[in-house]
Amino acid sequence: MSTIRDVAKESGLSTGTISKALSDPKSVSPKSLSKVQAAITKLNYKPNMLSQKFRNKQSKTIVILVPDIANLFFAQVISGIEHVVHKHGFSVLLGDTNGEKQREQEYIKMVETRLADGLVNLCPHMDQGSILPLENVVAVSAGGCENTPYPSVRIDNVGASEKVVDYLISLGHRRIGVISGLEDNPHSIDRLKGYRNSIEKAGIKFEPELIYGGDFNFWSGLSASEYFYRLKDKMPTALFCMNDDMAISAMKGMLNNGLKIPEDISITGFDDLQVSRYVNPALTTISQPAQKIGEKSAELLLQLLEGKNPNQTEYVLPYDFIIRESTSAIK
Amino acid sequence: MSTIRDVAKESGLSTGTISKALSDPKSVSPKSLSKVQAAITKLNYKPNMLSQKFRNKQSKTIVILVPDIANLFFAQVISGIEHVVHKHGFSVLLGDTNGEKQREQEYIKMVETRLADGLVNLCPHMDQGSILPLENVVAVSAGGCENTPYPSVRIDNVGASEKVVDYLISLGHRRIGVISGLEDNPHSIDRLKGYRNSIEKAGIKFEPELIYGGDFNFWSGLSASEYFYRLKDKMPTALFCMNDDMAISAMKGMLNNGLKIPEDISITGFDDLQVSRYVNPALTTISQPAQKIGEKSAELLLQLLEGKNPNQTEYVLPYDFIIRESTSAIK
DNA sequence: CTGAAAGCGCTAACAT
DNA sequence: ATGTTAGCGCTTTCAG
Repeated sequence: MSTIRDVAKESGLSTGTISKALSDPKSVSPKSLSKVQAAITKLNYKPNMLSQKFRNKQSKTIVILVPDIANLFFAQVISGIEHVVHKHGFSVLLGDTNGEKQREQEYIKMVETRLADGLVNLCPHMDQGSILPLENVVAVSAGGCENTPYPSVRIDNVGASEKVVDYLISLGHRRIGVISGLEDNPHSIDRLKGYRNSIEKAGIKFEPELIYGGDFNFWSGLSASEYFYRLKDKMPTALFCMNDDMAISAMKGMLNNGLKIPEDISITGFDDLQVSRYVNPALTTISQPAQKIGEKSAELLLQLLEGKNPNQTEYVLPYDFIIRESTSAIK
Repeated sequence: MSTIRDVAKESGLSTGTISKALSDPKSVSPKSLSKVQAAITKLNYKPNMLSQKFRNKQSKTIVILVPDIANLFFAQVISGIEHVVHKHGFSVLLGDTNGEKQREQEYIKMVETRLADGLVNLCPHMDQGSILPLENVVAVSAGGCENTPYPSVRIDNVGASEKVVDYLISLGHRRIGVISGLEDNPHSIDRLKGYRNSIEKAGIKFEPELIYGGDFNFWSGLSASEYFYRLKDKMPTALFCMNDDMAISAMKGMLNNGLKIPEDISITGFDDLQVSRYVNPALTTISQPAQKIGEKSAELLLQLLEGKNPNQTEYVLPYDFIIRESTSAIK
């Protein structure tokens, strides 16, 4: 492997000149420049970026902390982040935490140890047990929840949930079940808050038996639908699901039990996965601008990294409420 | 930011000892060790990994080249890779190529410039226009196609496709449409080969009008279904779709046109996304062991990186053919 | 415009 | 067991 010194020797110039030729070509005479070119091609020289980054004290890398990369919503956010940081010459290190606190630690350590300059966190902030914010690590939260104690970009989960339930109520539903995410997950908390706001406004009593504790994964939608189906005459006429995965599988569960959607039960989701408009019936849901959330959070992080003080540190992006075929007025 | 030298000074030891204490604690006396500990905590010392990697000439990082991270299949493969390399102390750099050759180049350059030690490529190998294999960059292909000219792990796309179409034929179908991926995509080519093998065996004539050129995305399933629907009495009785996304949206398209699945038309997919068992009707499809493909390819790469010669360089993993509700015998 | 030389933070001989 | 020192490949003053 040839180094800059080899190129210097080969071209009869000094390492300093080679370095300049590479970083600022017009500060070097054309004649030297072509010599450098020739030497580089001859030796097939590739700069050692590890050395460069070390020397420059900048890794030009960020890490993305993500609970589970094989979740479409997160994957879309990541895609958004990747695209903007890449334009700025940054790379992204993937930090799949698998929900484990320890792995989260390890990835955060990457920025403490200079392997990355900053971090965007897709895991929603937990009140207790959250490590961030941390001195010396610049971080932003993407797609998180209310009251995240460091810069964040997200949608208004409470408001969105409220809107969905309002709509269900406007359709005449009074008995509205919920398929929740994990109980202590901030998204679950925010979205449940929206649900409660809405039914309260309508004078509907909150009934714990209408809340099924899921975990945001497909299978829990299925078991939730079993649970609700067994409620028989006390079965809700509508189901507010805290994400599309659970909504889609809940539909399947109800269908398997011979119910019709939306005739027998209305179902709503949250996220608007690409697939949600193609399922049958197409899902009524909240569309989170996942890609946009990623892009905005990346821009924010980049600003922070440049030492600029962004005028805002909490971006609440607009969402869409998309009414499709899985909801209808009560019979 | 404190350096190893500060720790040395603070503890009254030398940098060499600190270094050893960190990398091989038992080669240092307990007394010194505790001094080192004390100094580290006092100064809140964090080693500069950039320096370490530079010095050690190893980045302990791999890059994953992926056409589109917001595609569930790829996301699952990535998840598999991440988990195994992480266990070995490696990090992963995400290389979302967005299908652009130039970006692919840039990411490959990362290993040439020492930013990464190796690479796993999720973009299937193209005969022409493929840059890999490259001298000096150790790479493995994951989830690719036949005849990839460097180590690879994948399933037998041709055989799997053949199996699906065989099944359709066994159900009495003779007019079997195809929703293909991009024409020059290796997966399209392999899977079409399987289709042709199968119908040929059955003595069915190949009819170009039964092949619709999609692009692996949802919307093309929809437009494909329009195309086939307009064939009227020449409409196929079954549709072999080259991935689940297109199959799911093709189902939606047919449903929208008032057809029943599988009664009026059978539909099959490829990939077995998590969602595919929850759509209605549940999709008959090929299950690629995405996570496993990721894991195996990571292990392979790690071996290569250690200079070991793996006894195999082409792993063809088993797939499952999963018969669900979207297919039935012809009326 | 170009060259010489110092030094980034760490590790690995080598010496003690 | 510990200290000393050279040097990884690059950039950046500072002189010329």
